[in-house]
Amino acid sequence: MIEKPRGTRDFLPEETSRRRAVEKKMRDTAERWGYAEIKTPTFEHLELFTLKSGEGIINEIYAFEDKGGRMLALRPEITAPVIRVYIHEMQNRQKPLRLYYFDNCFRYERPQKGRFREFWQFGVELIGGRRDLASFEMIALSVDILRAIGLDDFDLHLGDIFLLKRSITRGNSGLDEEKQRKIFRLIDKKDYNTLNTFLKDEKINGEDLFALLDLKDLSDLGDIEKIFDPDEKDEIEDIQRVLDLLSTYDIHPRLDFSIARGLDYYNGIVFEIYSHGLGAQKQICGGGEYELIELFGGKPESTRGFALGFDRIMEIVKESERDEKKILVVATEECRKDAITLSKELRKRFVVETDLMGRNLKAQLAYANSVGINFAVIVGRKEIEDNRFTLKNLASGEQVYLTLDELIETLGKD
RNA sequence: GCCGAGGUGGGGUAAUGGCCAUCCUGAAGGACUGUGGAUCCUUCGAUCCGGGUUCAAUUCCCGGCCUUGGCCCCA
Repeated sequence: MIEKPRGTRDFLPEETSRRRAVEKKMRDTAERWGYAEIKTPTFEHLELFTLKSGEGIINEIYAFEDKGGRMLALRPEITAPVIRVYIHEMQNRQKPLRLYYFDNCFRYERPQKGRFREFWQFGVELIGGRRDLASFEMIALSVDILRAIGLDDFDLHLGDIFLLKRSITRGNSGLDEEKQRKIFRLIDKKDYNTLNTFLKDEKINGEDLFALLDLKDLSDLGDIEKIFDPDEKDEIEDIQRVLDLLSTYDIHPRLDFSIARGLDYYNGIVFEIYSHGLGAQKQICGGGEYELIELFGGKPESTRGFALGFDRIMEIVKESERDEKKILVVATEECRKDAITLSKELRKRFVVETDLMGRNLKAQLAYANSVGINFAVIVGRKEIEDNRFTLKNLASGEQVYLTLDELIETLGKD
């Protein structure tokens, strides 16, 4: 027996149906905000991803050489491909550009709860837009999507990488990139003890940084101004405006300047959403403002986006299987052809099955019952002679004797 | 990459160094050739893979694969 590869999953019809239902709600919500779907290739040049995230990530990428000697990679994420497309084909479009995607991604990692080697991301990229308005829209849309699929129990954290960076560069001129990166990593891990020791050893002034990390609530906003006064007035006002706009959607993020999001190209407002009950992998959404376009050689443009971890969301989202009315046309042996003719008619409007097993009437009904068919339409000699059909409601057991038109009308109700 | 737990029919399980590997469920058929869910009967179907120990391994040992909880990482 050949097994499926490590970290991949098969989705049986029931689960696939659940996933589709949730996917559809996400798409509908994004589209209602004016976002249009974009599709990019499943594999790309490896360089696209190393350029964005550094050589170090090759270990966690499904990378391979093709027969022409090209280094390729199964996409580990979709932001970089979207930005690539933007630079090649959409730079001259009118802004803002509202794009969304839903596709599978691949990472060569140790699978665990909520983490697979093939996984799905629903994401959005917003290119252009004034910083405060655009950041508001990103956060509001991500929350709107989660609410649309019935999720309410999550924590939204809002941070600002620009202020975070400034808090350590302001009082420490000439701080090299490597140290800065190490500081960021410790912040992201919330390992403040090690951070404190490191700063002392390196004689780095961490006063502003720790003051910033201490801030938790909206009411602390005034304190930010004290820390940076008056240098970063614009950025602080942006945060204030974003929070104010978010209140129209009844969204009240927690300030959390420990969001470092690891990477250099983030700058400005960032956010993460965490859910409960997912063990170590509790983050279901991450996003913010980033500067990738220049890195890829395009004209600078304000950009931001977010990605939702679809598989993690499916672990916590409540059942939402849609229930379409299903019909089995049940026939006696001599009337099978008539049953098929009737099915052809009914399929114009309904989900209709016919017996393929050569079962007798009783067994056909037993089958219908066990697979959750809602209605049986019985076709036998009597029906053909009368030019009528027997409609049986399998839930109630009620039976009625109807003409074709009446049958369609009855089935079409509710 | 590291630490821990685990792997028996399609799903859920029991047991065992040797005898037809247990039970539930499921599926197919029948009792019942124009009416489902109940009951009874028949049938189908499993010890993850490889090596070792042994007269004999599903059982004990080693390795691999996969799953799972966590660490690292997390674009």
